Amino acid sequence: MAVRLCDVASLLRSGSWSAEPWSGQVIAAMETQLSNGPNCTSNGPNSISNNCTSSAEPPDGGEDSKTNLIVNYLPQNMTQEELKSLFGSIGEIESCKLVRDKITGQSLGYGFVNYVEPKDAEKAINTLNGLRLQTKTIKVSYARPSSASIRDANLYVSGLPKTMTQKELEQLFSQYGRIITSRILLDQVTGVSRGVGFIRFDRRVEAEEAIKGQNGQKPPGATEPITVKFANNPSQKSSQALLSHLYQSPGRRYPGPLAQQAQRFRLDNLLNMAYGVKSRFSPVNIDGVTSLAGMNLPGHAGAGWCIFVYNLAPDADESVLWQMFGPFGAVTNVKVIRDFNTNKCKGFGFVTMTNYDEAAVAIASLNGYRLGDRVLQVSFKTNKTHKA
DNA sequence: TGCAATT
Repeated sequence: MAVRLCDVASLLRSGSWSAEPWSGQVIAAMETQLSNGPNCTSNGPNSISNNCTSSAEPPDGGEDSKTNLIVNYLPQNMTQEELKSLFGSIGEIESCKLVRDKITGQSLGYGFVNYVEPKDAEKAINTLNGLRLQTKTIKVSYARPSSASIRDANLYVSGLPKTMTQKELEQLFSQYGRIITSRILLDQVTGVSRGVGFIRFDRRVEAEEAIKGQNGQKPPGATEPITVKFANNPSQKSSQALLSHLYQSPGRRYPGPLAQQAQRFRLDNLLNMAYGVKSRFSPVNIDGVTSLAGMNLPGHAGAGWCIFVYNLAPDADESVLWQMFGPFGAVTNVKVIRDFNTNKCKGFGFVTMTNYDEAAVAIASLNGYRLGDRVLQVSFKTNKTHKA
């Protein structure tokens, strides 16, 4: 067995293999995030202009108002446990809820995290807003107190001038009330506005006034009138979308799925040479049962693949691990190992990822990565319990 | 050169 994973890594790095541009993009995105902190840049597949509208400050009133957060744009496959694990890395959580479709049980891509301490809620916004997870960039903001008056306050706006920016859209609608979020949908290929957007107001009555005031009107300088109406309820849509999805070809959901899948297959071949493993994209497992040969491989830990991360700084925390590994795929858990007395990181940590191929790309890409003034060493976890 | 577990 001559081929090892580090050879895959060197292939990735050397550019002699075609996945280089992809992993390079992931690293570039990650570096932006690690060096610049949270941001509000665009959000994956569905494409969307920036959305930094709401909630730098907690809403008034209620006991929960300074501790309760809403988290938007979560990856579809993220579970409530993973949400809790991610936000639990900041501070003690009082409660945590991932919102699911009532019928299908599918995640609606958002949830709530209520901390015990207001300062942890603030810290979570500062450190986790803008975190990239898979193809998403999550948004973390204070939740507004739940009430009937804030429901159904989302508007769908079409016929917008292609030149209109999100800021201009907000300016047009801000006269009717407090805007919670806004967005303009962009063409996935050209990045140009599709002339369609959404405005969510704080209260339904504000949205109603905006319809009365703007539906059928021409924005300043525009030649055509715009249409303003209540947006479809997304929870109805998602179960429909899910059903139709089953009967349709995958379509173009985000940039380059075919290319990525092709890359995965090529990666598969390399990994197969290295470890004799086939990933979930491989056609090999005819009976759908994972080969027992995989059971003794490094890192394989029941559910998912455990990754050892060495040379973390004493002040490293879980959020840095989420930031580094999240973009590569499904991460179920991260852990920084600390000294019991000093509570400082002992220099290493662990990350559990669901899929072998994503874990392998993360390792190949992050091993040797410079974090601050340290060079990380990243590999599958081994069993060093009874050292010889 | 280091692979946890006060859940």
